[in-house]
Amino acid sequence: MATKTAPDASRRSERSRRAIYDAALALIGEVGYARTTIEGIAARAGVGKQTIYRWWSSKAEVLLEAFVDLGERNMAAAAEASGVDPAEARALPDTGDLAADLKNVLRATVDELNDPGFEIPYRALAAEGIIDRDLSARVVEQLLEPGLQLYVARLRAAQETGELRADLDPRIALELFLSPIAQRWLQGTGELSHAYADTLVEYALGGLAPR
Amino acid sequence: MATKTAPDASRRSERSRRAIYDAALALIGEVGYARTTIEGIAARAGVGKQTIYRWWSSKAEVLLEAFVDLGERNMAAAAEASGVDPAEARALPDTGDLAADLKNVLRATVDELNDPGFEIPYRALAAEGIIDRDLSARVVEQLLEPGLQLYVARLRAAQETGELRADLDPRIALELFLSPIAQRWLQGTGELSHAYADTLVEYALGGLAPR
Amino acid sequence: MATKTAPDASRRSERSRRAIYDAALALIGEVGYARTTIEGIAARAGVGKQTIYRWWSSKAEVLLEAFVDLGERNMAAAAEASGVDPAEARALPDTGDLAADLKNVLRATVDELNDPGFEIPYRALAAEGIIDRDLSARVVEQLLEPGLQLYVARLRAAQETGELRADLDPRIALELFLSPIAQRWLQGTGELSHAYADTLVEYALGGLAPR
Amino acid sequence: MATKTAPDASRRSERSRRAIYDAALALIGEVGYARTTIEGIAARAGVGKQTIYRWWSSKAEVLLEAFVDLGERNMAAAAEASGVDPAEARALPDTGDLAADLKNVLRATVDELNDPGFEIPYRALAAEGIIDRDLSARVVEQLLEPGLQLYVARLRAAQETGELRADLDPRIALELFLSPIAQRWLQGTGELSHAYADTLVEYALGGLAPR
DNA sequence: GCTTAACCGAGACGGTACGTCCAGTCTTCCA
DNA sequence: TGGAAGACTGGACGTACCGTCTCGGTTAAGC
Repeated sequence: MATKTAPDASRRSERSRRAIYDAALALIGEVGYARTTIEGIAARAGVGKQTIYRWWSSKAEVLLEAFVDLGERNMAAAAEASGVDPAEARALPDTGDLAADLKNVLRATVDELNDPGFEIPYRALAAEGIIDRDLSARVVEQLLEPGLQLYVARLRAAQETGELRADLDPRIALELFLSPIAQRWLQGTGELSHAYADTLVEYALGGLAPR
Repeated sequence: MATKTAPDASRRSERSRRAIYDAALALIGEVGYARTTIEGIAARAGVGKQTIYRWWSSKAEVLLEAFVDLGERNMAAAAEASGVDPAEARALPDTGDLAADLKNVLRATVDELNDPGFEIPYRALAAEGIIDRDLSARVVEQLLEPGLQLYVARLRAAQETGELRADLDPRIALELFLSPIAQRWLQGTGELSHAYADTLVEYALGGLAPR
Repeated sequence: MATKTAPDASRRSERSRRAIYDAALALIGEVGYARTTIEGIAARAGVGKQTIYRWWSSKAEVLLEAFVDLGERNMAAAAEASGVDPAEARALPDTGDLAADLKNVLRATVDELNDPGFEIPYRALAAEGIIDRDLSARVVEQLLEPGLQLYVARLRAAQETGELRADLDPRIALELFLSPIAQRWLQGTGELSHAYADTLVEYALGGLAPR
Repeated sequence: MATKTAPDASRRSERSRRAIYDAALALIGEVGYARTTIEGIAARAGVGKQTIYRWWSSKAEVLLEAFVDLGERNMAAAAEASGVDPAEARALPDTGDLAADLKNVLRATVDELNDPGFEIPYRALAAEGIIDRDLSARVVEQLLEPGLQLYVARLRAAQETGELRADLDPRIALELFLSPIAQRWLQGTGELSHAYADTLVEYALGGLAPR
């Protein structure tokens, strides 16, 4: 039962990998995901098509890895610039005022989602993930989950200080203000503004029923 | 300088339209959206390719219309069976207990989303809509908006009875419990159960902060 | 047992066929048979690859047909120019002197075989035919056989006038002087000159044994 | 400015060479020449591709050498078995009856050409040789010429005994009966039987013209 | 009632990209 | 340093669809 003999990763060309990531992101930005082709990426990267097929199984996988790689490089660069420990740098602020902290972070998220450079590849990934469950799982795990964990940590801290009901499931709680933003961004069902983010935090923390 | 002389809709073949809808939905169910082709739909429907290109501009448009058509027929059938006025049949229940009513409807929504027959084409449409803003707008308008209006109406009623804070924007308020469900379904970030729906209603109505 | 539904020859594009023949012959002349590709022919002819695959099953088939077509056009042109009935124009001369007539024709054959324009595609066809028996049969039938029949006719006439032994099988007899020429041309085992052609005729007619 | 530094033949691996010959002949027999690849030969021989490229410049060269090697081994084995001096063992029989001797040898040749094991690689070589003049020269020189010399010798002997016209060029004379056989085999223009061989000898020796 | 314009099924066409296969080169590690 | 292994660039393969374009045939309006 020979499984096509997997390639030897230790001999992989780093130079080609980089070139493929760069070409993929560039092309997606220029012509969009649907019109970006494996052939085009290979040509732009100065690489044989087989080199792509050898290491990735689909266009979406290339994009995912390129995206993860980009994130890692950005993060490393940011950490270097600020001189702060990367792990800590990512943590959500904790000023003791949960509402203010959440609004701050959500406003930044909204800004990021509205950034065109970020938008095209991320949308493509999201679209592909909706149909390809495997890919979706990897996107969630590698791109989303780390961010969600930061929210969970902040919410738990708030539960300990009594700012938040102690019996809440933080995973579900954070969906009240995060999912609406994701939804609007994905489906374009409404504008994404700072005011909207603020409103969500208020509605979610205060509840919809009168007190 | 004639603009391509639009086809004469009055002479359109109803039989072909039906066959194309049926073929499209069947193929998408059988092989998935990506592997469904215009050519395949035409062959399956016993129709010339040009007949599709004449009336629709993309695969996604065909699917959208097929889907809308399917919904209309289902609804008509349901109305016929129940003997109730269709307009009224769709309205959300109003027992005076908002929480209970919302839970009821959300549970039904969760069940529908978990129905495999519904899932594949709807996912395809959602995925395509993420990239194609025009399509997305039509999906929202034709498939989603009518449902959302029912929620808005119910929430407004609750504001009048004092069950809900009067200063709320109902469009945003309903996102607190609807978006998390949409999100989980689209991205597979968590299970979709009745219990989850109930929890969302409780968190949203009661708020996350302690009273 | 549906056999892929053969294409409808009546709707075939004459313009494409011509362009493909021309491109094929041009490319083979320019870069040789081995480096001529279907893709290259299609590009040069301004034709989709599928149009080639639809009507021919291999590069060799294209070449064969292009070659036959070329022959037919040449012949038609020659007939037109000379104003003679084409059927007659091709017949071998019959001056009553068999040896002289054969030498004349063989010398012309030798000249033709030494013509570079003719050589490359014909060699390619011969080479392919050696391995592909089907192709070989078609080459023999469409390109060689008509010519051989002319020899057979001339030899039969000679048998009737007593210039040739009456008990000979003309098909075998003509091989004595034609095959050596073919052989030398194919395998390059010796020069192809008028003198050589003359010698063959003399040896074959007179026999190798002393009288 | 070193010219690519030719490999040091003295350090060449005999084991690899053998394995490559065996693999090449086996593959050509199994899948035919066109579908035999350098990569396939290397894999089958358990050899690196570079080892083939180092010592041969083309697939045809490998086959030619493998074929020559096979012939040499067969001949050595035959000589060993018969216990006769190899040089003599190959000479054409000379019973004093030229026609009978030639018929004998040609019949054996016909049988050999009809042997399927011999046919496939030899045909491949012939086909390649038609296009590749260099290869053709080597095939003629290494595989054909030795055999032809034996005929030349026999014909010269016949000239001395008066069985053959003294003024003949034996190289051309032998083509009268050998080329038709080669031709029929290569192009499949007719059957290759003992009777055909006999007829050729008779026609060639007696001549086509009546006495 | 007879033309005539349009839709229709069918499918050939010029193209683009697919995913695979090999050529021939280059690099690494082993004996 | 020859050889086994195999990753690399490059390019052709044969296939699948794209969206456009004829080609008869059928069908419904308008004369």
